[in-house]
Amino acid sequence: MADTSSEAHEARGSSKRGRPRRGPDPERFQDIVDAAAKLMLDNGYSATSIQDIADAVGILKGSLYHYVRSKEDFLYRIIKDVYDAALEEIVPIAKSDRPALERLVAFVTAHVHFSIRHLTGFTIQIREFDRLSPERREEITAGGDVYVDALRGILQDGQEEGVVDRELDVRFTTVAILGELNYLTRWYSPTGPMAPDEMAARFAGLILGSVVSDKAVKAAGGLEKLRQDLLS
Amino acid sequence: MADTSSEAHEARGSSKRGRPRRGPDPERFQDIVDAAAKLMLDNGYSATSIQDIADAVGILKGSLYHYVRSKEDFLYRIIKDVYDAALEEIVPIAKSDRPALERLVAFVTAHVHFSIRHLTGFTIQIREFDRLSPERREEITAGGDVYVDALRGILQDGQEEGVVDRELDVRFTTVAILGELNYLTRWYSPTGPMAPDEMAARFAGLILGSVVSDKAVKAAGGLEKLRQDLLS
Amino acid sequence: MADTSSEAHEARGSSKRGRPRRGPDPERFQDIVDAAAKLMLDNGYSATSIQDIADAVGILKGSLYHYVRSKEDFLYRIIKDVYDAALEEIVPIAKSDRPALERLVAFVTAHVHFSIRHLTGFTIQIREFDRLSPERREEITAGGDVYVDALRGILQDGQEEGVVDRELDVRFTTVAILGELNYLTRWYSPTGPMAPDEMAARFAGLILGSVVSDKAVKAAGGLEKLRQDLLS
Amino acid sequence: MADTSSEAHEARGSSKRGRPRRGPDPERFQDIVDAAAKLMLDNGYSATSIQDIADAVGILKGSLYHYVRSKEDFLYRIIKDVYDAALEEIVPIAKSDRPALERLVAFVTAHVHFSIRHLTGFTIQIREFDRLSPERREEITAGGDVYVDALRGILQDGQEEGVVDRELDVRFTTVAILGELNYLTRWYSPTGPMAPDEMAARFAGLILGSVVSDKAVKAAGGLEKLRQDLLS
DNA sequence: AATGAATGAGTTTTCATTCAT
DNA sequence: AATGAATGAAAACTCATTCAT
Repeated sequence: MADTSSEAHEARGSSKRGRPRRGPDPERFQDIVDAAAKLMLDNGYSATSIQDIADAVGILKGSLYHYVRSKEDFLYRIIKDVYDAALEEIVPIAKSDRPALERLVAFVTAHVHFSIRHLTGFTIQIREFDRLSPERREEITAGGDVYVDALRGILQDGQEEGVVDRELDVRFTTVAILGELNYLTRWYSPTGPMAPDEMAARFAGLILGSVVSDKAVKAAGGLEKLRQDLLS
Repeated sequence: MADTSSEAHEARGSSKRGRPRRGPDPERFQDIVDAAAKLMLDNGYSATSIQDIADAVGILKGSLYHYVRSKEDFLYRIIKDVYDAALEEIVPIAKSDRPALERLVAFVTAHVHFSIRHLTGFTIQIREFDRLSPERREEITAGGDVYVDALRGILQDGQEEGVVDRELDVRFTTVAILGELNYLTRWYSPTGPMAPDEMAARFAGLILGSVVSDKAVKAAGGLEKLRQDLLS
Repeated sequence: MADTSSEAHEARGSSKRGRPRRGPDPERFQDIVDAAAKLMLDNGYSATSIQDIADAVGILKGSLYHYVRSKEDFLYRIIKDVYDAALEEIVPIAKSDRPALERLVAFVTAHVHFSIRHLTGFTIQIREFDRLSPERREEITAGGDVYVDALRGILQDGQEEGVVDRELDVRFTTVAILGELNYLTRWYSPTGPMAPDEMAARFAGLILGSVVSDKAVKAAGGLEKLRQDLLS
Repeated sequence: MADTSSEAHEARGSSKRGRPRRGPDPERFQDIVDAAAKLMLDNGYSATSIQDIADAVGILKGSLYHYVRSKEDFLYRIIKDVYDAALEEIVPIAKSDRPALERLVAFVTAHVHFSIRHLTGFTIQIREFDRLSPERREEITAGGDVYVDALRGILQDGQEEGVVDRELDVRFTTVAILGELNYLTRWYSPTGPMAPDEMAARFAGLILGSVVSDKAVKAAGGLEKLRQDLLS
């Protein structure tokens, strides 16, 4: 439930009452947030000033406080949006009732595509989450760390199904895999040589190899076969 | 050759002949750098002020300029030291003449141990490298990205030996693996439940599974066997 | 064309169409610049702090950066204004088509009156020009040193007319005369005993004596006569 | 009268008692003062730091306080030396018993040569005198402004002799001439095209023309003749 | 919705000076 | 004579924020 419209000054007559819209124009606000996100992506949150953001959108810095109550609000909005979108897009995939390895591939694929599609916000989320106030951090991760939970669930199910190596430490493997995926934000460039589809498949291939059980490998007739089967 | 002692204020003016013109006490400087590193680890480079550092070592902020010409010098010193140490410790391992998979395991193991032993500096290097000036970034990475080169070399050799899957895109796999390893800086805690040795072995296990060829798996009698063989 | 109104913070970002994006109030800015000039006149540029200026106008030092991007901007503005005004007031006089000695007297008179009327700015220009950045120095003197060129032109014309001593080294004489005039900024006081008109006449008298040819002296019937003729 | 040796820490056993010399080496001190003077010439007193001076002589800034008690001491020493030297070299010339115009030429010539020979110190004296503390300013100019007094005396004598225009305001003319001469410090370069001798003669020629009486001109048979007579 | 002036607390950096060794 | 550590005050500049218009 990406709640993109409810931000921006909860005070002021909201549109609920049907009166002609009051308060900041949400589209304009989104433009400003996008500009802020771009700057924070390039220079980091601390090194991005309110002045920078105002310059980027062509208004005076004082005017930004029509849309926002503090600089942190920008960060919150950026992170919240991307987090909510991820909840919506990725978590359901991990919770389907298909076999674990299929869900693993689907999860990795969705994650990679999501990261690339929301590259700016996703990168900021990963890099600057700690700059949020404790309250907001808490609020966002209220439901637990959903990525971690989702992936861990898949791996556990896989162990029960016998397709994931039972020697694995699931907790550890989960963070290792998520690290591998998230680190994409450090090196990915949209102008790079590899298409998102291929990249997702290659990630899935590596990760499959990392976790599959001997039994699953044999059943498929080798690792290559297993990859072919699952990466269609 | 980590040249950790030659930092700290090139002597000003001419240093006539062999008189002992020592410059700032290197041990004191190292203490200050360590304090700075701790703060930057906790709060990030931008959010760490010269005042914070001065407070941490118990002197006035102006006095820090006895050791350093700018705040960036601290960051440079922290990163340069850890970078040089890594060059010394890790790169040679990648260049030995043992079989590729052994070198892969050795590289991963060394990398994990190094990351943990130099956790503060290594984390800062990864997180704040871009805050360095372009000139210093260039200077540090003058010899190319040595981690990347080292790991890529191992994978390429492995493909030639037939023990690494020939379908792998080596370039991609290299950054994926390094991401997996480097992301440790985001979640590792020395008080966590897993000992460094085990962690290194588990990383190596995951990575082996990601890259081995079917042929190598069969030769070893399955993935589990192969892991056992290589992880002593 | 003294473009005194276009200073003060080029508007940031885009100024969409014809909306009145005014930037800082030019009159307020001028007041601040005047206060800064007064301080720099008394204490010199280097010894005048942003704090001093802020105190003089009764705001906080940080607030000055609403009008200016650096302390040097104040100096630039002061010097640029007086330089432009001089261009407008003095140079045309040197370029009229009257006889050379008349133009010489007119130039000297105009210069003296100008110096006195713009005493603060003119003094700062002379004393602190070198504190400007190379780029700004260059920008201001882009059209050559107009005072020097103007006076040299008069002397050369005078030599051709035969009213200025042909033995004179025009280049040298030009700087000598300008030095004599500019040095006024070192000793002139508005509360002194001599009125600007008299001072201008006396300067002109001295300078005439310095440069006239024997021929011109004889034609006028002596130096005193010549001075009387030209200083009306 | 140039009391160049009595500076540098009046405390400490002076050489008066015949004991092996104690206290700072005066030659070394002079080298340091020279270095300081060069820097202040280039960058101005305020913009020259103790650090700059220390760098220039290759010692640490703290060590300068062996020679000096404050930064102002450097300025004082530079100005005092040049002032004393001027007293010794120039004043006697103005006080000889030769005819006024000869003394005028001699004064101007001596002044120009002096300015050039002591260019650094003389320039600093003119430009930075006001940076000295009131006490030191007073101390230096205790005997009145000797240049002014000397030149004014010459002009007054000339008026009495009838060789200097009686219409002149002597006070004004004195500062005007001194301005003309002193401004040399603003444009003179030792690598310029004109030799000091010629420059002195040309200055004297201009100044003669400025002040001579009609009577003296006629007696000499014209300005040119008069100049030739006096400039040998 | 936005401006433009200002605040107040902060930032990094500079600098003259002191002093134990 | 000189070092090297440190001081303490001030410098220029930044920046998030407020607010009357």
